[in-house]
Amino acid sequence: MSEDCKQTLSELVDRCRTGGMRRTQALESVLRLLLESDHPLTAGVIAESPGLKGHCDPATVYRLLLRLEEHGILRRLGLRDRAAHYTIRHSHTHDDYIVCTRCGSIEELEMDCPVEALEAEIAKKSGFTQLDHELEFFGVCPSCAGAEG
Amino acid sequence: MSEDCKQTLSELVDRCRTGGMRRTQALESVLRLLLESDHPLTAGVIAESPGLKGHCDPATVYRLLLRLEEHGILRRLGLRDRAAHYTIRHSHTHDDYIVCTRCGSIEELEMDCPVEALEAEIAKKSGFTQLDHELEFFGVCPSCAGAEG
DNA sequence: GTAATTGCAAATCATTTGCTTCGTA
DNA sequence: TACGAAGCAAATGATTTGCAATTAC
Repeated sequence: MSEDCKQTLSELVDRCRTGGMRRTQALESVLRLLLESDHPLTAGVIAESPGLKGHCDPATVYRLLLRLEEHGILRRLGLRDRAAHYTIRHSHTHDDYIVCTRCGSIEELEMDCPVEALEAEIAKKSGFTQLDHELEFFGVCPSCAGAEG
Repeated sequence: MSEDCKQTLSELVDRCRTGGMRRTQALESVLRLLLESDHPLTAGVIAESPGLKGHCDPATVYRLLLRLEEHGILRRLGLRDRAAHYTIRHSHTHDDYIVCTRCGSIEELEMDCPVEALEAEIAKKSGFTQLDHELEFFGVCPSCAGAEG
């Protein structure tokens, strides 16, 4: 893990601590895993990862993810999948994704989110508060398109 | 059900028939229900509806929804919920939604989707084909905000 | 020491599947 | 009549929960 990442990890753990959470092995492992991943991960994948598997009960992973989401550390995404996906919530902005409907691969989109600017307007029109949004693209990735024509 | 709705229902059934599906009671009930609803419905809700409950096995509803999605008649949405939501797929455009994170109410947004125009660009950049997308807003609805402050 | 956290097992919830029977084309 | 569709029950997969045993602070 990069120095930069370590830095962020300890910052995240500090935020958890401030929020009243305890510093446990599982907490650090889950956060490290999500920091190192370039796309959202499911609870199942996290629980099966080398860092957690065998050291931590799956139920603990689910509870941890839930708590981290409530504390605003993580963002939960649907991604049209039955299993929820989690990713670190960055304060400044959020990410949008493109998902392959054949192989399920997930890529983060490198673009300014085109919807960010609309939120205030939507909030005003709808009367909703604490607005947030999720934008995902679905399609067939080049590799899958090549494999099947 | 309005005349307009009946019209659309028979059109939809025709499209199903053309696609090789048979005209069954369950098919019509599911389509009618979705046509009359102003927001996406889950398989569970559909199976429990007066028109279907007791007349049709839940497994049939699941299979039917799956088939209808494959035939392009329905669109499946995640809506950050554990259960999948289904809505009629309109040819011309699609809808975006705003969901209350407290009470779960779902409203269709009355606006031109701001992302539609980006799809071609995203396709080009990413190399993905058959692009499609899902945009959802989440927040606290006026009623829930009022109830709790 | 105390409250937060974990492990383990059992319970739920949403969905899928196997297989036989039924009904539409 | 034949093949798609439905019914029923059992299997999956994801997640949640109860409760006693731990552990961080």
